[in-house]
Amino acid sequence: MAAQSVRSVEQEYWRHNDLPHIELRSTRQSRIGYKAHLHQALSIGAIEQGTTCVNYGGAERLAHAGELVLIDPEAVHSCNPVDGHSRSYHMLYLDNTWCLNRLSALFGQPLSGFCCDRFAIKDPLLFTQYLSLVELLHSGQLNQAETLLDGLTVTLFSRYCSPASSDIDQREITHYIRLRLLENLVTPPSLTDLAEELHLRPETLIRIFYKDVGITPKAFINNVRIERAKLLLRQGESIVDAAQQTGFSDQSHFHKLFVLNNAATPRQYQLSRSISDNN
DNA sequence: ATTGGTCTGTGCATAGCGAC
DNA sequence: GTCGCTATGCACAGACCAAT
Repeated sequence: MAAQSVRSVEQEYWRHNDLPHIELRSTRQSRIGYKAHLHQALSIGAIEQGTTCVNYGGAERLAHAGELVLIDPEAVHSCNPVDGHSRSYHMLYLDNTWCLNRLSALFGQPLSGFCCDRFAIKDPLLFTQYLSLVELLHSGQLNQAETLLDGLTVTLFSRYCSPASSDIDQREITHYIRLRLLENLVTPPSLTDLAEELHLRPETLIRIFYKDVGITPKAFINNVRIERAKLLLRQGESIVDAAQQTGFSDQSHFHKLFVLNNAATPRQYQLSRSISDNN
């Protein structure tokens, strides 16, 4: 089977200034895989055709056509084709703060975090609602889309989500490393610096971080940089500027990492802006 | 302008082992 | 089970260039 290039994949991102808490990605007939990555948003996927293999929560899971998939915010995961076969899917990314506000209202208490109890959901009614939502977004019927999204998330949140501390199970060391890395994306402290600050060996530091987060500190900082760069691209920054402002001194290297994390080029991601924004 | 290939030096990730 | 030490392979950063 011939390798498929990222640029040849039929896919688009949907965004709109009136619904800033939503980003939708629709991908058709793709055999492109992802490396382990995370999103700050809640990810809700819908497999339209084929099967996808998701590495999530330390296990490999299969998601089949007709199923919805829930991935917690900031949870490390990767989605890859099975035996090189293509799959078509939508991914709905919902802003974490927006989700927390909705969940807080639903549970009647202010929440600082939440987690999803289920990974794959086979519910034909919910799946149909999800596809209707995609249709409404693509056709620009935003009011109806928002109403449908409200209903859909109330069902999903009440059935499949639970309140949780945002720092659940995270040791102080991991928390400290995250803060230090996020303090300065452009010139983050080296592993050696962090290890010295914590009076640990660098390997110990990596082990602790990997155990808690699921990726290494280096992979984590690159993920955050890519997420930040996506924000800048959405705001209309050039690819070169987005790369520089997020700490990538080489635009070529930024491009490669972006493709590995998103299965789309920065250009593809940015161009989708014209489809949806401000029109 | 964008995308992506190659090359080199460096830092990181990982595995294996032993000590506690 | 956790941690420290060592060796080793790999990924990355950065530079440069070519193709589109």
